[in-house]
Amino acid sequence: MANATEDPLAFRLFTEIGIIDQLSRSLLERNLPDGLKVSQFGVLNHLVRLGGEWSPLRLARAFQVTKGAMTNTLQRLEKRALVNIQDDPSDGRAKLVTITDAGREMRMQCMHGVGPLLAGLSTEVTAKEFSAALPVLEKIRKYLDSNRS
Amino acid sequence: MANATEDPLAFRLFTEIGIIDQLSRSLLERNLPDGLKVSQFGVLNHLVRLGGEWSPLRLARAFQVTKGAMTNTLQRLEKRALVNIQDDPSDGRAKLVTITDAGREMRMQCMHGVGPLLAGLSTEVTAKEFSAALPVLEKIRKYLDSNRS
DNA sequence: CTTGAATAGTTCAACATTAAACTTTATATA
DNA sequence: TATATAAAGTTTAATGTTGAACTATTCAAG
Repeated sequence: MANATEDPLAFRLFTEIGIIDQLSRSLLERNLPDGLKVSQFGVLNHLVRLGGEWSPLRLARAFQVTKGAMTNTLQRLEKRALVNIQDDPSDGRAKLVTITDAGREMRMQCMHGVGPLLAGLSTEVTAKEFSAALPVLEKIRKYLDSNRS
Repeated sequence: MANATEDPLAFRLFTEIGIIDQLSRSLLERNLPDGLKVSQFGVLNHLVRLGGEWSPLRLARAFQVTKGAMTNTLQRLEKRALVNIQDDPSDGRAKLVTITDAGREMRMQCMHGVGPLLAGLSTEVTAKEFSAALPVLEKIRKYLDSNRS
């Protein structure tokens, strides 16, 4: 939206968030290697950062996405051998997802592609400013998450 | 993502933004009357707030979506008689979009549906906090917008 | 045990968005 | 004026997401 100083603060904030999400996703995606999608990179990054075995459902919840969407993402990652999917030995309904060495390597390449973008941004927006915004966003996210009805 | 305090600030911020965008859109959409989509409500709200005649291209740019997406949204709004689309008399290539009385009425209903959500949020997050986050988000949005490459 | 409800995951149709090709009209340059 | 280039809008195919239906498995209550 253009100029909207007469809108409620919350409304303006959601508008900004919507635009930032759209711009950052498309910018990121264009700098990702080999046609990798943001959703796929997200999963790789998640598995590298937090490590261990994750069920598709846990991943879906972590990314606030439906089970079907996560099935799709994981199938594409598995086709590229970037993740490993096996049956959960302790629960016949569940599966366990782990990242492969190729997945780790791909995630590294992604980070290299993203680096310059973050660097450019950090010359414009200071760490102090990020720190001012983050707690508010976390609060909003938690409120929305608990009111998902 | 779950807990990621070891990530760069910018990264965490984009993660929060992505989740907030997803949660707020689906929450909003479920409280919109008659199956209206967020994109459609956005256009109605925009036309009410800023008034006047808008070309599809200007609207597309205001919402950071492609021309094709805006064509789709406007066609659906026009089918419901919520907007009026006419040829621009001063430019044979262009069109002019205005909101109808039915559109204004529909937007009012949307606002009534959204009101309780915003009210609930404002008991959790103060105006002061919103005001702390907004300028940072605007700065980030402007940076991304100017680096759309 | 047996049975009924809940859970994990997949599949499918509907839909919004994107990118690219295309049509039509403006505009600038020669 | 003629021609080439740019711009506004539409259309199309491809894609990712959702929500609902569905299968298979687990868990709990009797």
